[in-house]
Amino acid sequence: MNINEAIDLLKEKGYKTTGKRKDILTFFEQADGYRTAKDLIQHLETTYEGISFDTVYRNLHLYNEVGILETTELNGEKLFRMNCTHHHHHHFICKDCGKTKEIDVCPMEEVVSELANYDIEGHKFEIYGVCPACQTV
Amino acid sequence: MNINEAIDLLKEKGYKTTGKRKDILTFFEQADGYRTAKDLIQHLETTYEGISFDTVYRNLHLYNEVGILETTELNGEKLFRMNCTHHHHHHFICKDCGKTKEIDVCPMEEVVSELANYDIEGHKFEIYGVCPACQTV
DNA sequence: TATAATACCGTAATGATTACGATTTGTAAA
DNA sequence: TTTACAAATCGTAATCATTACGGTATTATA
Repeated sequence: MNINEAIDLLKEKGYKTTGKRKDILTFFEQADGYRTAKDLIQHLETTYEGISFDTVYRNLHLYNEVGILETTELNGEKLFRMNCTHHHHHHFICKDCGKTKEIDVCPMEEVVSELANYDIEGHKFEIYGVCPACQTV
Repeated sequence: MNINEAIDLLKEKGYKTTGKRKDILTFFEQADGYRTAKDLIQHLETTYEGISFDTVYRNLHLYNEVGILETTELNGEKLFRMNCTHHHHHHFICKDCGKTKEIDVCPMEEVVSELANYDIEGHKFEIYGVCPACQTV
């Protein structure tokens, strides 16, 4: 998902385009990995001093709902990143910079046989650690 | 991990045995799945009216640290369950009752080759849904 | 450009968790 | 079995992320 696709999607669904909304998209496009609401607020503060929590969280939830952002949870905080729309995959997440690496292994196929009669609604497969760029040798 | 193993482990490490500590162990043994701090507090309140948050959270963290409990995070809350010590595996987690089913598939072996030069510190593979017992037909 | 729906602000409320000084209790040595 | 002291607990306040709300401003469109 890129910025233009995201803006089109919002328009299509009848949401309005605002400067803040565009800036949030830019932030996540440049982030190239998971970021917290706090990270986003800090970024927006430089342009929009005193931006409201309401605005930030409302838009994060909206973006997640319409599929612009995907989300996970770590250390009691929600993390957001641009949605990878091309195909199903999982992520290695760097705990230092938040950047992610795509993992194309998905174990669900092997798993379903162990879960007959279970109603499966979702799954999460994530790998945590430090990416090469963040390793101080 | 059962209650006696847990108590021995605590003694071994120099921690004191108290009624509350034993009750917490009993609670998790009977729970047979993930529970929140809130669940535990509600249970303890019936015996120890006005039990302190400090006591509850301190012991949850202690138990997690020494390996009596394992933990995960869902919907902004931490969940705790008795640690499965026998071998490495993952869980299906029922979102209604919190009970878990062991999943013996672990995708990590296939993954490491995709992550040369990455420092891998941990991983999480969980499946969410509704267990057969909780499905109202 | 007028209108209405949507977005945003400023701030208060919530919910889970953490923290702290004072008090109580378990343990082991005397 | 008493004593002494470290550890555990209490009662409560503080913190942190997130959610909520009444009033105001802005965007889209007719």
